[in-house]
Amino acid sequence: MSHALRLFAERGYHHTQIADIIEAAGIARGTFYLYFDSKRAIFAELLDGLFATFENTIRPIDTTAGAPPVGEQTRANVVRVIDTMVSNRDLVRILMRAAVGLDPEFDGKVADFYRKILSVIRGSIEAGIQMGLVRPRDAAVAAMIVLGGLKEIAYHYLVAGDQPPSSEVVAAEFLAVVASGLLREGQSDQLRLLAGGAAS
Amino acid sequence: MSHALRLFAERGYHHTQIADIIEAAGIARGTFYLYFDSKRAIFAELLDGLFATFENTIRPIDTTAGAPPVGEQTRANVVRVIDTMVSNRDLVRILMRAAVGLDPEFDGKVADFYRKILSVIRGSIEAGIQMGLVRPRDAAVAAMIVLGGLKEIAYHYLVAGDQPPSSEVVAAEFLAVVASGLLREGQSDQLRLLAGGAAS
Amino acid sequence: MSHALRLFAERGYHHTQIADIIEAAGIARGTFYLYFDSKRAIFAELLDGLFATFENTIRPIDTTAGAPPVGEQTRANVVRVIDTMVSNRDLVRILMRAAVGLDPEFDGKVADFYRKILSVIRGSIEAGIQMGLVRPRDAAVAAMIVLGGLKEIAYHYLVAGDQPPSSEVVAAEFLAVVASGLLREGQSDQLRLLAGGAAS
Amino acid sequence: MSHALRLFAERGYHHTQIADIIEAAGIARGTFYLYFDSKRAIFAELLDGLFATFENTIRPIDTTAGAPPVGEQTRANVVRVIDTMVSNRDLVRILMRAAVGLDPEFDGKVADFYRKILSVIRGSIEAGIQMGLVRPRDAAVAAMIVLGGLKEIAYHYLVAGDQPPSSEVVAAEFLAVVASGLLREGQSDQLRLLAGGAAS
DNA sequence: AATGAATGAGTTTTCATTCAT
DNA sequence: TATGAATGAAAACTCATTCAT
Repeated sequence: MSHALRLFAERGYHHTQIADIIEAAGIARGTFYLYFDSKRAIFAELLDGLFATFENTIRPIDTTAGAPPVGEQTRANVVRVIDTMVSNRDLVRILMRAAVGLDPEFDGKVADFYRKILSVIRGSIEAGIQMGLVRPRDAAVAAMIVLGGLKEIAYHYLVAGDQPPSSEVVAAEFLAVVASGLLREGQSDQLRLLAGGAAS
Repeated sequence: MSHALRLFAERGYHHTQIADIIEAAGIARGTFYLYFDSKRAIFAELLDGLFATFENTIRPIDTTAGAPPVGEQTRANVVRVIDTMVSNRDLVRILMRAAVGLDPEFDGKVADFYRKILSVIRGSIEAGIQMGLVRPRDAAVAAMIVLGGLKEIAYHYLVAGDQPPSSEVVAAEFLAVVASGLLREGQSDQLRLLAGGAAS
Repeated sequence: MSHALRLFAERGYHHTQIADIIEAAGIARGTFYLYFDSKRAIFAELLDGLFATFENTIRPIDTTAGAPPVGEQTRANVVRVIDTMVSNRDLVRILMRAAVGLDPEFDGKVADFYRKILSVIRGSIEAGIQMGLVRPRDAAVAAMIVLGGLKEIAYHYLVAGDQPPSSEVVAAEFLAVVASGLLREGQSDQLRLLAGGAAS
Repeated sequence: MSHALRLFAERGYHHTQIADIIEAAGIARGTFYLYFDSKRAIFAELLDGLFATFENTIRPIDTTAGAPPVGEQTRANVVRVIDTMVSNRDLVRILMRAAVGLDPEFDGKVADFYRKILSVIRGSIEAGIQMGLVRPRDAAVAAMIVLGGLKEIAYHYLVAGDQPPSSEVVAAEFLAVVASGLLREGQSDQLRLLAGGAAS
């Protein structure tokens, strides 16, 4: 029910009442329970839909011969994800706000979802390492930075309501930072310090 | 009340009842309301404490002459933040789970907190750019990636319960990725593709 | 509807839902209401059927000349009643459990049914008294003991699920106790005490 | 709660709402749930009280030397039971109407209660048989007739609302029928027929 | 300062019944 | 004659908050 999606996104799980949903949908109480077992059930169903939407958006990097260049595929992924989020703000709001901290079951579902996405990103990074494109780093941590960076950007521009620059600019900046890092080339002194001055 | 902190962290806001808190604290209902106006109030108080703890942990990079090297300061910041989070899991859980999606007021408080932190990070990056240490990038987006990456790492290792490697390793990996990026040097072809194949 | 009978007997009135009945009968909701006005209505109809079944089972003692001996008629009545109950457990369960305590109207119907039966029994006893076969006792109370005894036996063996001896044994024991009482002959001392020690 | 007892007795379990109980008791909803877990719970508590009341009313026949005569003890039991019932009509109504056919758990509790009472009566009858006071009959069936007769009398005079004669008269009639039976002495022909004409 | 019994507004869920097709 | 999607009144239960002691 799209009305439920909108309401949950706007008000959160607990502040959305069945009464609100059925009023928005223009149906009767009984009708609601004809299609959904409970408030939890409709939210779970909604959530599963959102998970599926995102999982379809992210495609593992294809490294077989003849596939498009890896950089191209990566960029396409990022653009697709950002497009999906931009055109489905409610979806992002539910995933990042309404579905968080509800109870162990929902938290588990959300955690599983992020784990799945992380494993795709990690897989791509590991492939990149093997191909010699990516520096040999801990792929799990790197994947978390990629995912977390994207989530934080989405949160501020789509949920917290900060003024959003264009999607392309954001995507380009994001990729640039992730690809080349923040440090300017030739700053090996600072690098050493970052890596733990005492140790070196 | 430390009992409240623990309970909110364990069960979330809505699943923690006043009854649980007073039972854990061994006080009477009335006594609770003697010290706190409401459930919201104690949670807000708790939250403000958490914000303060973290804000003390992050120190703006000091660029005046005679200050420790910038890389050193940055590393110290990251290590301090990670240490604080590791030794206060409940605090992280509340911030990342219990305090999310409660209602506009709490969401606003949390958003303000992150904005504050973001502005510190952004300020440091901008300083780095001016000093010629950091590549000239959109500092706001870069700051989000830094913050988001850290949050995601905290979420998986401290909230979702994935098995955490040692803090030092995580800190080192985090800094390395953020500093130098993922892409190996000399991969300018891929870089161009990442920046938007069509455009080039 | 035989399915309704079974369900009401198994689960009671309130725990049997229209949904259960139509599912068991393999018909649609609307079809049910085509044949029965309401849940009450089908239950009332069922109940009337049960009353009729039992009323046909009990035949007033025929005292006209040429009729079978009174003892024979009485025994036949008891055997018929027990046989009917044994071969229609659902019917007994509804009468003794599902139809009890529903509301004033149903309670009234059930009470009327038992009053009718009582009046037949009482009539037989009064006839027996007039014929000199039966001791001159309060026929109303005596009839209640006969009916109540039979009901209690039915309750334990057919409703509560206690292990039942054979029908014949039960019938014989029942008739023996009702006919000759519990006290052995010649125990006039105890009889006097039973009748009220103070008075003698 | 005496108000609950009255209401359950008057209207039955399902027609008594929590709203009725709290209104009658002059308390708030929350107060009710402070003392009782649920509607079931208060009814179960009430029921257990009623069971205890009756169990205290019936005393097993004492057959040790020096005890009052058995007939006297029996009569005292019957009088006590009838007195209890007469002075607590609500109690009888709940036991015989409101608590019947609610669900398997309550039905089981009621059945257990009656089984307990039956076993006391059966024990007394068996003792009487051994002492030579009572005819050697199936004590279980005899006990059911005693209990059932009493229940039916109670039902008609206290629940169904038929005009009640005095307690003493009812008690005397009841004991007389149970003690000496209905058949007049010397009606051995009829007795034979009752026992099964075909067989003899 | 501390207590805890009492409160009642607020919400979910159930299920007999209807009626357009 | 049959269907089954839609209805909405009704009722149990929760829990943050109050206030007299």
